[in-house]
Amino acid sequence: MDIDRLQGREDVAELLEQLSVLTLRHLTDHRELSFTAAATLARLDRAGPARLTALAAAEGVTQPSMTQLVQRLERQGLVTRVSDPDDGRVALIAVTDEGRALLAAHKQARRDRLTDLLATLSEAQAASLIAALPAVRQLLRNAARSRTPSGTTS
Amino acid sequence: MDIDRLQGREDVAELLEQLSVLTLRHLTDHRELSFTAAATLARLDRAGPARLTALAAAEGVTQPSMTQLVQRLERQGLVTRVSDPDDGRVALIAVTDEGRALLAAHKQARRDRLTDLLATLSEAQAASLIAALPAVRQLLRNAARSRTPSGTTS
DNA sequence: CGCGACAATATAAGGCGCTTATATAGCATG
DNA sequence: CATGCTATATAAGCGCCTTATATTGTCGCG
Repeated sequence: MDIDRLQGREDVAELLEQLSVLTLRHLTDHRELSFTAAATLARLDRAGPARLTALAAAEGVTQPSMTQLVQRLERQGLVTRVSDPDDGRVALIAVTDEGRALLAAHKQARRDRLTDLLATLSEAQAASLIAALPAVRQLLRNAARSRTPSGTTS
Repeated sequence: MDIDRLQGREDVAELLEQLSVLTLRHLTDHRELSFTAAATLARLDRAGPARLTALAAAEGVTQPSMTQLVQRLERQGLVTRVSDPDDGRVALIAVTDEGRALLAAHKQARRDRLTDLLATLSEAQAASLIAALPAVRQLLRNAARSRTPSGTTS
């Protein structure tokens, strides 16, 4: 324990990448939903409809990329575009029921595989992971805040 | 704290994906090195030269994908191909000094950004993250083992 | 020694996902 | 109502992945 704590901060970045690779490559199904597609749908699901440029900024891609992605998602029936009556330029994107269903299935599949993996850990190790979750949540909040100087409320 | 522990396992998968998105999208520079490229270089760096098909299997991509990737990496001078004198068919891939340097720079950049993020956490939260590292390490080992029924040692 | 079977890698064709640069359409203001 | 700003779309191009197929080297066998 002490050894790990001493060199801990040094290794966090390295482990974080390997963990990300594991999650995205081996824990997630990419045949139906790409990286950005899944993240975008998840965002629409938890934060509600958003305009295209806001989505692009939130996901860290350019506006043309998001335009293309939305076009593909629309073709698949996972999102719909709603014209804003107040402003004819904006395209409000909303997730459809079909999109929500696919997202849920996706999430469930990942959770299942992760459950199998977590079962290989000892009780103490699993507990240490769970104990770290609040810190991870805080980390994600801080990261999101540091990227949005001014709030982009819908 | 208790609330988080109670619903902990339910949220692990969700947090893991958001963490991956954060790491790969906002903590990592993709201009010089792609996802698979970075993972492949890192593997070559820590495990030594490997044959193309073994690399493809380890990174979870098809053999043609790895062929293309190696060709691009070779063009950039990051890896070299060594013909195996014993078996003329195999192409052994090795990371070059230039590749190692780029990998180190990459790792350092990610570590720097992560350090900034970790600084926003309280001591207790950071400690809980560091305390979870051994479990993460074990998780990665178990995941790797579960994907390789028979050891593919070089 | 030459011939088929197999193993390792390469090539071809196609689609997604990303980029920069540029075009279009609606809004707002003088 | 012309100008400029904002929101989105289009164009062109490359990286990265896929499946299907071709090439090349090795090996065993008669």
